[in-house]
Amino acid sequence: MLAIGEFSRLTHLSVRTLRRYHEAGLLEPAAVDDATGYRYYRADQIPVAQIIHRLRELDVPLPEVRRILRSPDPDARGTLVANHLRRLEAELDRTRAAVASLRRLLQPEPTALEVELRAVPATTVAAIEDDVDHDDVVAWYAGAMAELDAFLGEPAGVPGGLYDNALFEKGRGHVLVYRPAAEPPHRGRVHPVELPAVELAVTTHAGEHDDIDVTYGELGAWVVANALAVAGPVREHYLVGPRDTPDAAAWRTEIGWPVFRVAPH
Amino acid sequence: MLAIGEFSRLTHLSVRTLRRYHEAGLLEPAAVDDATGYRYYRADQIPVAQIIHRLRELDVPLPEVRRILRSPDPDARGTLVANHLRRLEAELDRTRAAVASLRRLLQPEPTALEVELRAVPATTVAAIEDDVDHDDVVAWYAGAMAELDAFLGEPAGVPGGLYDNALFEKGRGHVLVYRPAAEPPHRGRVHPVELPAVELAVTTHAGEHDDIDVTYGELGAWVVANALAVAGPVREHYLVGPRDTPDAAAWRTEIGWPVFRVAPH
DNA sequence: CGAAAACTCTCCCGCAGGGGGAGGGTGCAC
DNA sequence: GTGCACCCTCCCCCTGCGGGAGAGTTTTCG
Repeated sequence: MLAIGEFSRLTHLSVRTLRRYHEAGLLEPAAVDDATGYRYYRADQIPVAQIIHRLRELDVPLPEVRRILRSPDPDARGTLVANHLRRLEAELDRTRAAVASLRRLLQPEPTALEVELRAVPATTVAAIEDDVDHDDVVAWYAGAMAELDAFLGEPAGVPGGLYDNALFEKGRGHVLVYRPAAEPPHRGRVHPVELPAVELAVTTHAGEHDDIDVTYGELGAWVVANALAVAGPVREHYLVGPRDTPDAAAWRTEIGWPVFRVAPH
Repeated sequence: MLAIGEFSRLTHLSVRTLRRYHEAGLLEPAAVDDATGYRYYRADQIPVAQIIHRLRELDVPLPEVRRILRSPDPDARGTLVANHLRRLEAELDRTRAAVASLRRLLQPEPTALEVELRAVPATTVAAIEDDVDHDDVVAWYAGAMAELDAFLGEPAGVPGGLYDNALFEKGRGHVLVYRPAAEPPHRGRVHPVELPAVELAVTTHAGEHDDIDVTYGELGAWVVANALAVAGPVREHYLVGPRDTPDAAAWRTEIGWPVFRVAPH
């Protein structure tokens, strides 16, 4: 039986951290002296400690680590770990996007932003909508658009989306994707929705969506500079996207921010 | 002038976060109403807010963000950002290593560990030593070994290292790298050191060092199972390494843990 | 054998960078 | 002028870890 210090030396985990893992139910010492509270470990707990160490290095939260350790089936473990690795990859994508945005922000192109003020009448469309977490939007969009396409057949007309501001400010919000349709069906999640008439400040974002937030910011600045204020969810129109061409440089996304004129006061 | 909520909508930063950034001196509102405390922003502060947002997505600490924003020269900015990107890459390496270790931990090979108990006499060597942070060890090692090689010429004899336990337990500790030398010189950081005689439990780790901690753990378990206890800094001998062959699979590292026999009590 | 050194215990506070919510004052539109 | 959305400050909570105090235990060594 090993005292905590010795065990710490063998696992490269600090004594403090071992105590925390005990408290969290991740790594129970093989024995605890009732009288003194001293923790004692067995040598065969070393690999367990190392698994925890490695998982923590991958930023797996402690409750998730517990779940992984408690699942005795190696396959189930593998699945949980693989899930987390997928999360890591998603994070890597976010990092890539942040780097792309930064490049554009730190070396701004002096080309003026082209913005069009466009009155859009109320329209009826085939839509799928839901409350979604910000991190899940991309996956949700893919699924929803696939379902829309399945029920509407032959892609025709420009697909679009409405994104509630809460999605960005609070991390969760209402999202709606749509395709124009003369007589929208009502099957599965697909149903007809009447988009209200709005006045949109519209600009076009070119290329991947990595740095689309920068375009959002420029549009926002334009809106304010023109004595307008934003109202309601943003609209995006996917003029050219991955469904049209694999060449990301050719993609075109319209961003439309509903606006109204601010009283000059 | 924009109230904080409007600015929040335009930048996709939460109101709370904007207030924190004000408090931290990252993003001062263009005006603050003395009477009410209301914060007001200008539209041209949107890009600044976005830069902060992106940098935070890259886990740049707030003080570092402040430093980047305060450096008006685009080049200086670029350098600071590039530094952080290098840190991100180092983290990626750590992640890769953790994944490799996990693979081995979760699907353990049943091959028995070969351990040799070896009495090592006191030896005089040419060494470089220092107190080093755990994260800097690899870089420090490269520099130290290069300096050793420069003064000793023709590589001969197996290089090695001593790593204090505190390095792993507290994140910082004493590290010593050495090469055998008949008459060690005393130049630059290089100086003669007499390594004390010890009894080592020795095993050999094959391949990259990604999962070397797993071998450490197995060796530790063996030591305990054989009624021994560890004492003093670990020794590593680089039998075959990157200096010998680029083929990582052929690398061989001896791990030697100083041990002494535990009284049967 | 006894004292000093090394170890271990619990408990409280700190950090980053946020979120949740209470309690109360403002701005604006109808 | 009244209601409602907005804004303010302040406090506590979260995660995962470190520092340190103060007290009790074990080990070691003379």
